[in-house]
Amino acid sequence: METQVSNGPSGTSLPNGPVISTNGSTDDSKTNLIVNYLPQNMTQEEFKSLFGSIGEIESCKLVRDKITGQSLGYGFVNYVDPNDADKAINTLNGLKLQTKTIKVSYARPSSASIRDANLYVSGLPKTMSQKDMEQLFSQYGRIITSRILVDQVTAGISRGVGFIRFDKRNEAEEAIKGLNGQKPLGAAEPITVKFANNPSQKTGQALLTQLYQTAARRYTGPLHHQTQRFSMIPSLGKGPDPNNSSKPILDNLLNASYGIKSSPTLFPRFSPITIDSMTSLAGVNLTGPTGAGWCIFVYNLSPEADESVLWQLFGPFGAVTNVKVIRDFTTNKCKGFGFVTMTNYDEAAMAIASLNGYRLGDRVLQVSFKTSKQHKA
DNA sequence: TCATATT
Repeated sequence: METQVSNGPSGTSLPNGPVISTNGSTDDSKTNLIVNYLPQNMTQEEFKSLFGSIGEIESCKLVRDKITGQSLGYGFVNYVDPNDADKAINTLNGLKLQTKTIKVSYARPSSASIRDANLYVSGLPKTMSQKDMEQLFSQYGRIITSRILVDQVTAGISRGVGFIRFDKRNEAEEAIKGLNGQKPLGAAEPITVKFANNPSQKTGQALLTQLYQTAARRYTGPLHHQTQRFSMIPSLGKGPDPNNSSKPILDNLLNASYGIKSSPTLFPRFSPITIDSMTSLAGVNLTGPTGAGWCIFVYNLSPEADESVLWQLFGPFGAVTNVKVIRDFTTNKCKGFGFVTMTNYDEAAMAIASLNGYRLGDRVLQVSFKTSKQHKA
């Protein structure tokens, strides 16, 4: 990272404290993370809960549109300890939350020169891959991220348009000068390269559409998402990543934590009967939504289990507001169970139906709504 | 003619 440069060569490291540079600014290059591709409906509290499960947070912020208040889908987390920042990248990068796969990486030092460095490219040959496009643009500077949009129905055919984000705005400017109107070698048509629209300057129509979709998700539940949601399950930890970059999730975690690979074949298949029986069963002694949501009891976790495991397991099913692993006070090992709070009933029911009986490492999980112990007279 | 990456 070039972060040392901006803070000068003579930063001073204080014992157990932040690195203070000679100009008085703190060097947070080892503690400050940027988190991208967050679900639209994730709140600041959920964001903090997720990243707070790793270690003590100095500060964190979910970035929202100044006008509409809508989440812009990214945020920042600054840890107290650089080791926790590293741990957050290793355990949470690539985490699947609802339809997204989040990305966790070190934040570059904030500066005007890295803003508005995002390009929109159209007229690309349909055969051009993301790698091809990066190769074409990389001569103009360091590429932070790139994407080629693909057709939804024909699953994966390039639409011939994409995005390239450079590290610096001037690099993007040079790329426009050098590539706009040019034919990539062998291409029949020239490409168009221009600055991409800013997320804030969305049309009123697009905003309304987005608001409607958000509301529809919240109130009608995930019924028409079932296929999509369930198709994710066997791919927990593998399968193509719709968002880019990131690596396998659950299998990675399992390999790292337990040295065991989960068996997708043991995963219970979707069955309306399972859902119905589970739901009616749950209805008998259900406590109902306690406070912020529906509390789920997860049993047969390993002694090594931590909060990130619960995020991994439940995140893909919907809005998770909180997770907790119950530990022995003296050994700090998991006592074999934990709790997950989910906002929406049907998403919680879906998670339970799917994860009850799921083999995590060498254990079979028992997952259910938390029952009331008080009224068992 | 566009998914979201700099507080």
